Amino acid sequence: MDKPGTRDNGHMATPSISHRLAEAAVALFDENGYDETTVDDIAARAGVSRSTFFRYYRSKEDAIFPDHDTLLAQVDARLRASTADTAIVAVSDAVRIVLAHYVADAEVSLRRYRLVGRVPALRDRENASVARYQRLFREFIGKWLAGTPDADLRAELMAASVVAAHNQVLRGWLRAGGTYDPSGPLDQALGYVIATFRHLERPQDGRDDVVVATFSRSASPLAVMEAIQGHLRPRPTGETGEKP
Amino acid sequence: MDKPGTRDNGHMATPSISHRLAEAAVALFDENGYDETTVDDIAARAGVSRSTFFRYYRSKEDAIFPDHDTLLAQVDARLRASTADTAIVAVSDAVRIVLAHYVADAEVSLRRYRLVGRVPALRDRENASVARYQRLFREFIGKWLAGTPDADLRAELMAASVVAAHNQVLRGWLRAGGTYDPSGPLDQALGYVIATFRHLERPQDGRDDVVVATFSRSASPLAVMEAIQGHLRPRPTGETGEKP
DNA sequence: ACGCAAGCGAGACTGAGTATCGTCTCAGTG
DNA sequence: CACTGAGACGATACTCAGTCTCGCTTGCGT
Repeated sequence: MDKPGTRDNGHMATPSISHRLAEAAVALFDENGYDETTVDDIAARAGVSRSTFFRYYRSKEDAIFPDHDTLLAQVDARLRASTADTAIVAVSDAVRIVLAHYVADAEVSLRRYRLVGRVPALRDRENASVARYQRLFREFIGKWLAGTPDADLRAELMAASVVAAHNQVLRGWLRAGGTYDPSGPLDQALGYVIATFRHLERPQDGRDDVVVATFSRSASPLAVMEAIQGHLRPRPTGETGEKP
Repeated sequence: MDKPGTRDNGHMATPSISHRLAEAAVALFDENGYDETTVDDIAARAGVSRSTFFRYYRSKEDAIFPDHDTLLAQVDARLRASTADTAIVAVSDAVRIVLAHYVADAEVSLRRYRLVGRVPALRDRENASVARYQRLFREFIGKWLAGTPDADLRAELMAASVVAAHNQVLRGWLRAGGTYDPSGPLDQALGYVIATFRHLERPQDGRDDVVVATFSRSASPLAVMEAIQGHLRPRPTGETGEKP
């Protein structure tokens, strides 16, 4: 079931075959273009046979989107490992997992980004992946909201928004060449999404306000808490109007 | 540039070749499955040669998603034919155009829905189409919001939400066997979306302020959530109720 | 030393998609 | 009527992705 190359021995002196194949694929795609590169070419440059290529990757496109199933499984696991109380946290964490994965391999992510931008077939492939993530989120949120009014519609909207927020942050980061840490913007974007839907949750409650918080990673927890408390109105009378 | 079969002579006594091909394709897909049906089979049943099939459809999948480019062009046209004042109307109209197109051909839509549900390759294809619609909406909304704060992020979120709303309504209608008029539910769903984002449009006019904060990853999610919940409504009745 | 299983190469095969060429039909023209 | 040129179709060959089978080697345990 599991392809042998899925597990990577990145520390070996002799790079693993899957590594060599991926390297060869990306290099050839860069040099000659995607359509112009055949699987034979990739295998030849990696020094293996065509058969071996298909032992490690299900398809030619798979050579560019390896660890995708792994990532999807991680997201799924993170979502499952949560109760109703922590649903929002689970979703946020899951999204962070995905973004962190891109950031961890900025080099590869950037090359892939440029490549995907030029090849429609790969764009479609990526969209298909995004849809799978969205489906995961939709099902999770759907279960979470089960029983509430408009559960299906809201689950769909929230899932789409969460994924869209991630994509927006990711694209921005990629366009900038992966030169900064996108976790701040991601938290901000997720806060935006959460705030958006929280307005719908209790639209009539009136004056009870909502605090959605996002912190920079460098901030110490204590400073964070102080900041929050500073922005909260200790007296309902006082209009502190924050708007960070 | 334009494939001959794109324009349909649906009124002819002898059905057009593109019609015969599409009929043959769907019939064979239903009978023998998608992967098991070759283009030769389709062409043979339609009484034409394999060459002719590819003259009318770019690929095997195209035989199931014909008028897709047309629909995309209609959406694009509707969006372009609008000023900033009527942006919301334009978006709503564009979505309605898409849904109406499915409803107009309920028979075909239902068969395709069942087929797509069983064939992953077709699902991916459909997701790719959805992404193209979403891109259209995103670009339109992006221009519309240009200059406002967080324009890109909001455009992305709105586009995703609009498309998600459409898909949710469409899927519900398809699952029900296309037995009712979905324009009501669609309007409702779109209203939901519009209401959602309207809350964000003017965050400052109401006195209910929003504070966005970010958390360090090192902080345990549970602790963070508890902290936030502890800081929320220090005054009111108690009522911690999550689970909206 | 003897299996024995896993990893790999070789090669055949199916089928999608492309390109080229030949044929036929039909419209317009003299 | 004969000629001509364009468009639609069929036939064929070709490339390449993806699948499958078989046979070889290597290494590991007994």
